[in-house]
Amino acid sequence: MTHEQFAKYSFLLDRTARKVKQYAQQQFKSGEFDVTVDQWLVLKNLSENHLLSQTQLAQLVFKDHPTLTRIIDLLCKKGYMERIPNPNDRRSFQLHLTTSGEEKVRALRPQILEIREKAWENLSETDFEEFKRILNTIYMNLGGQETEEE
Amino acid sequence: MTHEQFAKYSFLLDRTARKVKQYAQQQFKSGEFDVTVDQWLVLKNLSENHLLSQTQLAQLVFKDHPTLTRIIDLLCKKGYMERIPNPNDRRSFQLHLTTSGEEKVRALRPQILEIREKAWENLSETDFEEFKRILNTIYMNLGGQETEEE
DNA sequence: TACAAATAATTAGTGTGACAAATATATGAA
DNA sequence: TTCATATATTTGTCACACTAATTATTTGTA
Repeated sequence: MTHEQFAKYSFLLDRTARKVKQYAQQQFKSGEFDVTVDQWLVLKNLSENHLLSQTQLAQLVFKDHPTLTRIIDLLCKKGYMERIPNPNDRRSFQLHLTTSGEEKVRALRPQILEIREKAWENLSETDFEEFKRILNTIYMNLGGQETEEE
Repeated sequence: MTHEQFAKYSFLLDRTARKVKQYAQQQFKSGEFDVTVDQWLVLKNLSENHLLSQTQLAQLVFKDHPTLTRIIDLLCKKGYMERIPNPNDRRSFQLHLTTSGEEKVRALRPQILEIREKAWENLSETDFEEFKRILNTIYMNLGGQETEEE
């Protein structure tokens, strides 16, 4: 195999990642979910982990701080979450979902799982494991931090 | 496997695609390549296909028209390419590299191939084929168009 | 020929991603 | 205690992605 062909992984990876996001976002829109794909990722993680700081949340969702600050701004504006001052550290906040945010997560979770499955038609569970292994290897080759399996 | 775990492919895919782009961009920057990763993709495709219209180029690189318009604006400003009016259709342009653009492609190509290889450490050629197959299957499951193999 | 529909490219608006710098607060060592 | 250093978050800037709307031109058809 030539190096030229080999280097195409980056193109295919980028193209597929964009397609996955684009497909999900279109479904989110036609379903009037009122959140973007990235906003959903934040809501979902908040529903599973309470009173996180922004730094902790940033590590969970692998977004940098400025990006997360802006996503949180939007979610607060929509009323799905709040920043509560941390009584032990005045630099930081404790993040939590509002009732409206909890309801949103409950309502969307099953619909989003269904949207996500579409990508996996014609692929097996073995493919899934292989895919995860390769993605994680690439991620770590480029300096990513190991993440524990669940 | 639960659906929950299953749906994580979208997260891993997005995370890895971003890491790959970020790693490359950092190398581009420290090497003073004077182009972004996406600008390189456009230059590279132009060097391999002459006198494309923007619509044709957009299909090749899988970018939408507004994004491509702006990337081309930047590359023209840098003097690497030009828009030539199409004599047969006054709506469109024929895109081509300048001499400076041709030189840029020649100079960067080998360096970029080297950067791209870093991601593939600890992975085999079989892994590469599997990876390509899975990415393309996902891409097509979500409505992507078949692309011919080279 | 005339005109509706299609096409090529651009513009505008919003969201996200990366990086650098700024602000505010906390911590640790002299 | 004090001051340098570290940490949490925000702000600013540029680039890219997606949608919708706009402009200019071409094409198909009556």
